[in-house]
Amino acid sequence: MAGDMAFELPAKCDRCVVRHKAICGALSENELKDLNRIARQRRIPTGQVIAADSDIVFANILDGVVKLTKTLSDGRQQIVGLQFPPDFLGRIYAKESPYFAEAATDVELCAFPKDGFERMLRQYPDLEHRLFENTLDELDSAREWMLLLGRKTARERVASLLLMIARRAPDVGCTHTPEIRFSRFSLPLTRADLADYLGLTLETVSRQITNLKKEGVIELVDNREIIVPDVDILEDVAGN
Amino acid sequence: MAGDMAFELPAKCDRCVVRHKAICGALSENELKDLNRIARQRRIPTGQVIAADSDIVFANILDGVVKLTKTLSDGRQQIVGLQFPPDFLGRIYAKESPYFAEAATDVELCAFPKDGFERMLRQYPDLEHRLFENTLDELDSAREWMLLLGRKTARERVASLLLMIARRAPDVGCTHTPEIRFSRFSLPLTRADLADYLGLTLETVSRQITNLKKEGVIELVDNREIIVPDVDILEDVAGN
DNA sequence: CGACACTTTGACTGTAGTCAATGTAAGTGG
DNA sequence: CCACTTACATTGACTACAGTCAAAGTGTCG
Repeated sequence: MAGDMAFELPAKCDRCVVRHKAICGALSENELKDLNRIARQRRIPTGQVIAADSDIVFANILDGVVKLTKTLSDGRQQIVGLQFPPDFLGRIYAKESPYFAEAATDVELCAFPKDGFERMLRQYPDLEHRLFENTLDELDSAREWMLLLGRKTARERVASLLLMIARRAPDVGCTHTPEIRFSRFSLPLTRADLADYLGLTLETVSRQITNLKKEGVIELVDNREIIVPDVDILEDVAGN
Repeated sequence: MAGDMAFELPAKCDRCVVRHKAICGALSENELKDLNRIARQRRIPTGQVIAADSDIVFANILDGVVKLTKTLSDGRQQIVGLQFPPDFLGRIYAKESPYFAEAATDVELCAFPKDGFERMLRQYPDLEHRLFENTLDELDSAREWMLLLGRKTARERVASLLLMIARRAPDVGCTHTPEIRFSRFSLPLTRADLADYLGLTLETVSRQITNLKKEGVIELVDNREIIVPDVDILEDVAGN
């Protein structure tokens, strides 16, 4: 369904930007060659659905941001995961994905067919182990977010999200030196997406961003580009 | 720290109630004997902390319910996971647990020391694989709960939780035949715990339970014992 | 320029939170 | 046996935070 709009190219591991950080890092030269044989590079434009319930896609994210969403029957939506390079995308060992994956920005993937990939998983225990560790980290993040959704105020939520993106998004265009407590980055999400991730409405998100700006906690270059003069202060606002 | 208050007995796999459903089901006779050598049965009374940040505990839950909680510095608390038999407890491959595990009821565990257990994981890939599948399911549940915390009303949250317990708690004293749409079970949680799991206050939980009772969606035998005359109706109320 | 997508701002509303009192049941000790 | 305590739950009155509905603002693209 998504195939006709997406470019497909054979994967080139030797030039891959996430070669050592992605799950591929668990493989030897020969094993990698094996994986490479079934890999295809794909470009997905902003807003396009990557994995509907029917066709599961497994892929490394090379560039861009992917949102995982769940929706109630009346349309209320919640983003349940945000994925950045070099994250692995896809619900393995399941008949159908329990959520939608959608490109939040233009996305570049290194995609694998379901069958071939799951076969390789059983063949190379190190690969499965790496993916297991990934999954454990994702579970920790999800539970961290449950605390935010269940207990934090709108103000704290917005601050927490900005902080999270400042930390995770360096690979998608963020400047952040851990010593100097300053950060500048570009939000990969619209206000509506921020709201869907934070369990708020877009109006509330907008108001909170305006407040943080007025107080000098953040500066806005434009709607997407954000400067955090002092990350410590943002951390205070975020709660924890 | 918890040791002095908890009974410890050698594990008896042949009499184990969760022998085939727990992760042990992935092991052969001989492998199981290996695991058995390092296993100790432990009883934990209601309210006692099982794993603080320092001492990680790995265990199968044999009986009772364990809650995983996260807390903000000012005391706001969120339950980020509820575990029933035969769930596996513990954050493997981590220096310290990112959350507290606490006995929501009296709990019986089959516990393993960290080092010995992680060694066995590397030795028996099937064991790790089983645990991996567990973790994937937990991640799905966590994300399901994110949708609840971010988007559902108080009424829908309470209904969803009752439904979840009706489904998951058969091993801790629930009667539920899938054909007949009737269910009776005992809540393993206080109102305060329900609130901490649902991201609400205990007053709001109490009011919603009262409303559901008044409408005949549920009946209360006592504060803990609940009858659902028609699970379909409860499902409607839960949203989705 | 006008159209469109996204964002901000304003006025008002409503759901769930807060604070406080009351209710209920089990357990203790005189 | 009954007062008393303790823990947990319910109910009520009031409040506040975020949601809703509506309008106006901003920037980009054709």
